[in-house]
Amino acid sequence: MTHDPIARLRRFNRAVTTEVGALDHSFLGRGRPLGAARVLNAIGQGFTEVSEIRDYLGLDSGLMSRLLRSLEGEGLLTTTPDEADARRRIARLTEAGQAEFTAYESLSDSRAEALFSRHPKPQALLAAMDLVASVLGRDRILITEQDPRCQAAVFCLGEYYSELARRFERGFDVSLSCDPDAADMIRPRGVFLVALSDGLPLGCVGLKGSGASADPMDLDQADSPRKAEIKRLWVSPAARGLGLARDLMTRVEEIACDLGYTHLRLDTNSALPEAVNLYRASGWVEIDRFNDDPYPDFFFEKKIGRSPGVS
Amino acid sequence: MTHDPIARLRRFNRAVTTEVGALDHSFLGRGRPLGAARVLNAIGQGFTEVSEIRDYLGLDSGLMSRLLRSLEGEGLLTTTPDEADARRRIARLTEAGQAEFTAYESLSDSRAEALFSRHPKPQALLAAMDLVASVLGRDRILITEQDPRCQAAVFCLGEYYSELARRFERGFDVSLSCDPDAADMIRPRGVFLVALSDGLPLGCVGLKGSGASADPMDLDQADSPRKAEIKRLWVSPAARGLGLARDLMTRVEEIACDLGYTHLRLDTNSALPEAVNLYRASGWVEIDRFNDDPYPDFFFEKKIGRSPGVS
DNA sequence: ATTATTATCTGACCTAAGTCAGCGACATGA
DNA sequence: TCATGTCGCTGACTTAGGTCAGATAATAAT
Repeated sequence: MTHDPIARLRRFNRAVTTEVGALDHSFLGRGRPLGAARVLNAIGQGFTEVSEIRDYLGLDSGLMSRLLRSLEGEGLLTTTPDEADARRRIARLTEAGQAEFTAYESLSDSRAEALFSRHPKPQALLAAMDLVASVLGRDRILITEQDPRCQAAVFCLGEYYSELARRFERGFDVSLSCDPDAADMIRPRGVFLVALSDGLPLGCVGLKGSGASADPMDLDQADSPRKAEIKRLWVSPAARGLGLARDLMTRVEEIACDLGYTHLRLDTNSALPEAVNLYRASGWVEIDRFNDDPYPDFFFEKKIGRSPGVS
Repeated sequence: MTHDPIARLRRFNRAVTTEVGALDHSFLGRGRPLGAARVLNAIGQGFTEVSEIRDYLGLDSGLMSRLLRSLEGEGLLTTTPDEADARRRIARLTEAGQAEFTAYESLSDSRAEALFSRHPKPQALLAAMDLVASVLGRDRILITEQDPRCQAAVFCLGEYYSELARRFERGFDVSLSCDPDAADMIRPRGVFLVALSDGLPLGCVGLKGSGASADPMDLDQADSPRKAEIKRLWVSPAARGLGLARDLMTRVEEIACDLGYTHLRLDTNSALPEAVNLYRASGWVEIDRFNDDPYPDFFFEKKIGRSPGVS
């Protein structure tokens, strides 16, 4: 059934190296060395401080200085001292520079279109690329705090709901479920985490504060356990098996602890066995039903914080 | 359902560029510039003629010469004039060179293992990589003539049979079907084509000569139509939709023509609609059953050659 | 046999990329 | 205010990679 995996990986590397080489060459297509094109691109993306760009591209300060000078000589950008700290310099694209940047962008867009147009199932190709990119880029996945109403969060939640609709025999309708209020998943009451891989959302999890305020100021006077709920744990199919769900849970539990919560609860469904196994494996204990949401059939709790012995 | 495809492609490019960069760096890890390492690698892979290597790596003749000299200076290879054509030079690894080559290989193998080990479904990852590599490497797919008993051919046929077993309701058992004799698919009676992408077999097709000899010498005295059969057209799932089947058919028909055949026939099955559509779209005409093989239920013929009007 | 072609080699040259030490302007904490 | 550190700039240098015009020798074509 299988051919040698190593040979297949080599073939992949070769195909991709050639493509990347062609990509580099297309950068050169506008008569500018790669380094200068990369700097132009970074500034076009929104980087402004010289030291940030240097960091992002991994360039030596001397080299960076020369590249900036050459672009400045072409009239593509201007540099001005930072107002707050006159040692730092701010680089901004001129109109010509902006035009040049968009020229590069449209060049790369048309490459992308050409690639997709030569395949009968662009969706399948994209899914395969997502999978590969997730594995290769595992170490560069960032877990960020986001407003649950922002674009990335809404994207994740949409994917989450449509996955539930596929998995549950009876389907899934958000309006029938307890949809947490966005304000409950924003500090200081809660938090909403999104895992980003080079800007693409790959997973999320929410911490929903209970009705009562969870202001950290209350920490000292806390006699009764402070309760919060974990909601909306989702990982993109492309990124499954990389331990991302565990990372999300670890982070959200840490934040819950910082926010002063001691008791966490969550509801889930036996149609999501990966999630159930993860909860079981990471210290969650099954408890009785604690709400009347029609969808969940599994309920868990976990006590967190520095003194987990207190019941 | 979808996020911006361009953003996803960018993410893929970024992930892959980083990986390729790391790969380049791992090449550099043995204190040798990338160019020299690539030459060493090419020779280790089996390339011997200098001009072939230059072609394969896309190097200038002057640069190539210098790289060879530097590797020779390190004692990693020797060059000798080609016996048949003393202008050409043959490069061969010394023992030290062979050792160095295997060191690079095991370095890249361990990278591969690390990559696969961090994913729970290496098969799915490999399939995704195959798909991406096939699309990116479409232009580098070579259609080669092979002995139908060679490793690549046997691999293709195995995949072909197991695909038939999946597709046919009653399954598929080669021993019940007319399995063509290998000798019938070798020149001058026939041919067997394998499509290779950087060494990985992605598709095949056979031309099976009829019982009577099809020696080109008979061309002039040919009164009766010379018949041959197309067999075993298969394309890897990773490479479907790229027009590879059409390329294979075009090539095999050309070769059939060169071998002096004027009438081609084939049998197929309605469970393989892509194939049936391809035949219909490229000039094949449905005919009556011409054998008693239990599996096919569709039969086609096509007249080829410079004078297709003769019936 | 003469001519054209091909494969490789050599020397001269170029660019991109990167490293390093030191300089000047500025910022900051004691 | 003064020592110390930071940021960006400059000049000098190195390496890798690549181009180009012959030179040389062998081969193929006429």
